[in-house]
Amino acid sequence: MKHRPTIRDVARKAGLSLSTVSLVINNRGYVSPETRESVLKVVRELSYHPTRSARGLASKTSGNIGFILSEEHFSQAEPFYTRIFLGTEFEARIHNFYILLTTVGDQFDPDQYVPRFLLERNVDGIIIAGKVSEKLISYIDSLGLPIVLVDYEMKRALHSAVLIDNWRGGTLAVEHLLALGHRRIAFLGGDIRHPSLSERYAAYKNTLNQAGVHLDETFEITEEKATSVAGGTSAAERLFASGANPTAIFAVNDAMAIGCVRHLKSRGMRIPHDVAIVGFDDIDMSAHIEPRLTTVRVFKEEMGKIAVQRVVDSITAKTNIVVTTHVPVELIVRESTVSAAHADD
Amino acid sequence: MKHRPTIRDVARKAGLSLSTVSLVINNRGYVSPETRESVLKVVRELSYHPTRSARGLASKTSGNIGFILSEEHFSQAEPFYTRIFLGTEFEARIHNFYILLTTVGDQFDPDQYVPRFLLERNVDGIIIAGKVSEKLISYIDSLGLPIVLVDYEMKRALHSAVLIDNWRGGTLAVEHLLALGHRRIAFLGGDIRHPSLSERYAAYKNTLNQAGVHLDETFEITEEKATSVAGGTSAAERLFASGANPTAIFAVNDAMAIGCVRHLKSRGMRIPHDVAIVGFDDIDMSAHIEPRLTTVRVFKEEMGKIAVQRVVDSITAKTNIVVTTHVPVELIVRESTVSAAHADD
DNA sequence: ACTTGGTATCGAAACGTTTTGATACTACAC
DNA sequence: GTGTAGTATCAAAACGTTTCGATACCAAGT
Repeated sequence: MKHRPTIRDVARKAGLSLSTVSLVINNRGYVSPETRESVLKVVRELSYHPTRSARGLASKTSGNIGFILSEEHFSQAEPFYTRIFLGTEFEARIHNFYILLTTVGDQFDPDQYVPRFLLERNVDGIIIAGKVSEKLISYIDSLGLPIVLVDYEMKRALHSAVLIDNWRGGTLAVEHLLALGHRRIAFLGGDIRHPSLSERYAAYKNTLNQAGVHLDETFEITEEKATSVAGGTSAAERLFASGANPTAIFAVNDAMAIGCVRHLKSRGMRIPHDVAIVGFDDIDMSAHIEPRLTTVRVFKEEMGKIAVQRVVDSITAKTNIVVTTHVPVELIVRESTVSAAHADD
Repeated sequence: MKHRPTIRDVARKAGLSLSTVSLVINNRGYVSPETRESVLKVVRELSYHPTRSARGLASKTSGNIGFILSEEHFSQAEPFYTRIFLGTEFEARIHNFYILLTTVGDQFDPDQYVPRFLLERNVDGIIIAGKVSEKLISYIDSLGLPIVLVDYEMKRALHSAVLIDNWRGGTLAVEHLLALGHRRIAFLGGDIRHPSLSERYAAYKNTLNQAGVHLDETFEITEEKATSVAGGTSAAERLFASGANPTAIFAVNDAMAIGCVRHLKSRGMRIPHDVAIVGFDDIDMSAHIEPRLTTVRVFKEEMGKIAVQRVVDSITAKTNIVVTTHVPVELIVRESTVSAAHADD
């Protein structure tokens, strides 16, 4: 447990001042090439590395990025946000940052609970995934920390955001069903207050309208409490209980689509023969269920990556330019809309 | 952006010294109840919170735990280790630690690359998931940091470890197949150098032996390069290409089992009618494929949780007692061994 | 000759805590 | 009344960096 070298040791051995060594290490200010080289040489010889805490104290930076996720999304270990999170981990390492994860409840009260990394001044910027209290966002603003929103958007765009192209995704999904000849297309949705979900819903209605297809309200389930597998099952139940007889279903996300599939199978309905289904998100599971699910692929890791790039930009550049990125989506056609073995028919 | 209060402000307002305030905050040393109360009152009034960097510098602690994962496991976003990681995140928050994630390559050379959080003295303890270079482990030891291994074990148990009860899991799986009347039971395995996998293999052989079932070498695939879905497909191909005709297969993990299922289905074989399959791990996907996979459930989040508890113990207690925990497993019987609709037969 | 501005280096202060050692009081046993 | 052990508080040092301002040199522009 030998004493590890400090910047002081480096300075002494190089015959220079602390300040000069610091300048070299941080690649800042004026240093002659020869001096720089000799410092670096000593650094190598001693295998010196600056300590994060000391650096943090002096420079008021932490080298960390905070990732905030709503409690429900985290505890369910939601495959969707989990992927985004892993994407940030990946990209963060490239930029020499670490990600600190925390969760927050639905409503935020600064007198009650504040993420610890904010109190301890232990992050340089914040990534928020999904929907959280607006109070929380303005609280963080008041700390002067840069924020990047992922899969969430506020009325007035004051923050950089990384968004899914939900409109295009919804349109692609419904157009796909229309192209297959479907006209009685149902929508299975949940909490429409979440911007992503309401956009998908809007795209659904718009696409049908454009195609001149009559909109039937009994075909729309928009108030299911949870957009989960269980929610999908219960929404499907309600849909058919209402007497609707769609030939195709657009589910607001894959979790609901999978729940829906399960319900249809339990009723003995064949997919896609009796009812075709399209989901949204392309979570891992979707390619593995039977039938494999047609869906709109969202590049989740990519979203995390972009979010980190944005927040790092804001941290380093100090300039607060707001960038909204719409990450493109892709329709993945699988067996839940187009039968693999056409022999079925 | 008003100046946030420091411990100095608290001391001044409370009419006490820095040291006393520090003692109160850290709940240490002798402080009279009245003094403690008056300090806490001021802390509340100013809503003071100590800064992580300053605290870290003075106390040589970071409040972080390092999580090390091999590169391949991370980049594949392996659902197995990902779950363990999420388990640590969950538990870490309870103990007021943050998790810093990093990955390492297969071979470790301290002159080449060392995880940044080690160089920067930015972690108080380390959790290592899966198999990594032993050189890395001894390097970390030389830094005096406590280590907890998860799903990995070294010959001489010098570190606390959180392990799967692979022996019992493998035994349960094979006994299940025997109880169903199977005698020609194949094993699909990969890199047997990983302790977890070799234990499962050993349990397989032992259980068959105990049951007096002849071991047929052509029934054993133990050298598949990757224990992934693709590896499972290719292992299954090789198994049947060799002319083996098992009625049941025990795959070393769910990923391989799923790959195997895929291959069997492409050959037109019915599961479990023609061949029954058991996996290991119970990853999310397993309950959703067709047929739903019988498997040995591993409590992945739980393993992460325990790992954090162990490492926090070592960090706070300073005592280096080695604890090896075998997390129990559970056989989950699903359709890949027992037909749901018995009408099939 | 006198500014000006860029280059190079340094000393000292600052960052906000924890920790160490000293001091002083009280209570109790002898 | 002296010694001992526990209780309570404090002043100062230490932790390892970055940053600020000062100094000094040199070359070029007037």
